[in-house]
Amino acid sequence: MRQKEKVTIYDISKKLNISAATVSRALNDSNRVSLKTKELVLKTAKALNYQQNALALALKSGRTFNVGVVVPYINHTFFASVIRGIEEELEPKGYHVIICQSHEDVNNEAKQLKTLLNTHIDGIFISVSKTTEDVKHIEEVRDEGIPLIFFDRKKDISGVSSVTINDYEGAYNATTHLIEQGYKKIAHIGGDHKLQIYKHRYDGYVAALNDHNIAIDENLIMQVSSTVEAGIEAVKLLMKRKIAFDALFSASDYVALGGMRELRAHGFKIPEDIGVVGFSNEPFTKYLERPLTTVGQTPVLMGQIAAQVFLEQISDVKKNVQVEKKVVLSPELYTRDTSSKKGS
Amino acid sequence: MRQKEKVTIYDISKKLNISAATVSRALNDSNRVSLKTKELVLKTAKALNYQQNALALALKSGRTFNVGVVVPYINHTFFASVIRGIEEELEPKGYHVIICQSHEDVNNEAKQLKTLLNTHIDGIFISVSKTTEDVKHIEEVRDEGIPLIFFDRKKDISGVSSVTINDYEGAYNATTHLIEQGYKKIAHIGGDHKLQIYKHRYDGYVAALNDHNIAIDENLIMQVSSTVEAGIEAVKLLMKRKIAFDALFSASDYVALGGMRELRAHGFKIPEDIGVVGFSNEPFTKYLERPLTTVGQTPVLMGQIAAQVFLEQISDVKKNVQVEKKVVLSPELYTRDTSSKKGS
DNA sequence: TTGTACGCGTTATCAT
DNA sequence: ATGATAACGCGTACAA
Repeated sequence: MRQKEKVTIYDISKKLNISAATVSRALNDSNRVSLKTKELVLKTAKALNYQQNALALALKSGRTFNVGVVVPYINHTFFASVIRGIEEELEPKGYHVIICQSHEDVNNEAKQLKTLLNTHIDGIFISVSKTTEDVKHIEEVRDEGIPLIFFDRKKDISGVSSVTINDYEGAYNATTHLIEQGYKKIAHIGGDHKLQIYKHRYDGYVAALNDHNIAIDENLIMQVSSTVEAGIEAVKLLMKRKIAFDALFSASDYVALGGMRELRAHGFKIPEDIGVVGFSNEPFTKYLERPLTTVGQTPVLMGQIAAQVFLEQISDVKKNVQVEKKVVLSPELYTRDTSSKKGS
Repeated sequence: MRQKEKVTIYDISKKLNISAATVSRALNDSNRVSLKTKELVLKTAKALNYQQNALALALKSGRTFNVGVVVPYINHTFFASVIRGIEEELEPKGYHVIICQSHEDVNNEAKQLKTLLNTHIDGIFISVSKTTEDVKHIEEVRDEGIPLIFFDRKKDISGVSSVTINDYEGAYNATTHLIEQGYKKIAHIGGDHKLQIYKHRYDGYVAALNDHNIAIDENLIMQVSSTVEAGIEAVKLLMKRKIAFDALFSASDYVALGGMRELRAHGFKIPEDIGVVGFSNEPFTKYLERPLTTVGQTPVLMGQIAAQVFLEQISDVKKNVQVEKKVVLSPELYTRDTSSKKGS
C-alpha cells in the first residue's frame, strides 16, 4: 500500500481560487485576512482533512516542537516519573517528548545527544550517566545554543540550568532517623561519587553521624552500583570484614533490597537486629513483606519544574539573555517498617 | 545565546567553487562524481563540520528514519525491555526511536498516534491500551500506509503484523505446575478480557484445570487491573466470599505481590498454605523475601523480532506487496519459592 | 563529470 | 485584503 497523498495549502488554495499565502495566513489566524475568507479556508481545510506538515514548518521556522530527554534507563520508576512530569507540562504547549536512554554509558549518551541535535529538537533534558566524566558532548549542545536542562544527576557546567533534589538533606534526615531509633553503628552503601547525588548522600550521612558524635568507620562505607545484585555483594563483603553494624543506610532501594536479602540469609532480623533505610521510594518498597523506609524525591514535580525552566529559557533566548537557573527540591522521608528498632 | 549557524552543502560548494549538486552527489557517494572531487568534498565537509540537515532530507525524501513506539507505560520493565530490543535492532540501521505513553487511555493513544503521524515517522510499534476497544485510530495509521506492528497487546486488524507471546501456553504451564505441586483449589486473578493477553491467560488456566479434571469455580476468578493495590483488593474480596482456595495464579506480578501481602495479613503462609504464581518475571520478583514463581516473556527478543518484521515490511512496501506477519513466542516458567507446597 | 533548475510544504516579504 | 515570490536545505532529472 502506498502512502496516502497529503493535502497541502495549495490544494485548499486551488479549491478556493485564492493564493497559498492567503491560505497560510488564514490558517495562522493572521489579522491581515478578511473574516470571510478566513472562515472559508478553515471550513474547507477541515473538509479536506488538512494537516499541517510539521517537517516543512520545522525546516522553515527552525522549531520542531520536539524536546529530547536523555536518561540512564527508562524503566527506573524515578526517571519514568520525571518524564511524566515533563510531558504533563509540555504537551499542552504543543511539544512532543523524545525519550532516549544512555544505559549508563557516556558514549551512548554522546551519540544520543548528537542524534537529538540532528533531529533538530528545541531543547534537551538530561540526567547524566554514571560514566560521564568528560562533558565535551554536553558543552557542545550548550554551544549550539540549544536550551539544556539537567535534572537529578547534573554536572557543573556554566550556562546550564538544573533541577535537583537536596540529596544531602535526604541522607542527613534518613541517617538521623536511624540514630533516633536507637541504632548506633550505621553502615552506608552508597553509589559512585563521580555522580554528585551519591557524593551528597554520603556527605549527608557523614554530617548526621558527626552531629550526633558518632565516629565514622570507613570500613562500613562502600560505593557500589544501584542494583539488587550489588546490594547482595556489598553485604557479603561487609560480613566478611566482620565489623559489626546494626543499621544500613543505602543510597538505592535496589541495593537495600539486595542487602536485606543477604542480611536475612545470615540470620539477621530486620528491623530488630539491623535497621535499613533506602533511597528513592520505588513503588515496590511499599509492598515488601516488611515495607522499606526510604527517601522520596517527588520526581513528577521535578519534571514539571524542569519543563517550566525550559519554557522560561526559550522565552529568554528571544531576549538574548542567558540564564542559569538552579532549582533544588526537598526530599521526604517515608518511615516504614524496616527502621523501627523495637519492631513494628 | 543564538543558534550557531549550520553549514550547508552550499557553504561547501562555494568554498570549492563547484555546484551544490555536485557536493550532494559526492556526499551520497554517487558514481557520477570524479574520485578527486569526491575526496575533496568529503575532506572539506569534515573540516567545516558539516552535518546533513535531517529535516530537509525528510521533507525531500519523505523518510525521517524515526519510528514511534506506543506503550501503556514506559516504567514497566516488560515494555522497557521490548523497547530496548527494538532499539538494539534498529539503531544500527540508522533509525531513532520515539517513545510515547498512552497511560492506558484510548484517547491518549489516539492522540499519540496522531502526533507520530504528524512527525512523519517511518513506522509504528504499538501495544494497545487497556481501554482500546474502538480501533479507528489504529486503522487510520494502517490506511495512511505507515508500517504498523503490534507487540504483546494486539487487536485483530487485517493488514497489521504482530509479535506476541503464547499467553495461553504460559498460563496453562503455570496452572499445571501448581496442580502438580499438589494444590487443588486454584484461584485466578486475571486482567480485563478486553485485552487478548488476559483472555488467553484465562483460557490457559481453565484448560489446565479441565485437563486435570478440576472443576472451575467462577467465584475464584476475577478480572482486575495490573497493580499492587488491585491485588490487595482482590484478595480482600476473595476472603469476604469465604470460599477456600489453596493457590493463586495471577496474570500480573504486581497483583501477585499485593495478593501475597493481603494473604499474609490474614495469617496464611506462602507457599505452605497457599501457593502463588505471577506473570511477567518483573525484576523484583526474584528478590522478594520469598522469590515469586512467575511466567517469563523474553521481551527483548520480542522487540528485536518486531523490529525485524518492520524492516521486512518497509522493503516489501517497495515491492507493493502487503504482508501480515504473525509471530508468537513461547513463554518460560520460572519456578521459585512461592509455589512449592512443602516449602523450600 | 558537472551544472541548472525544480520541488518537497510552509511562511515572510514585498508588492498590489 | 490578497497575490507573487523567495527562502529553509536537500536530492535529482535534465541539460551540457
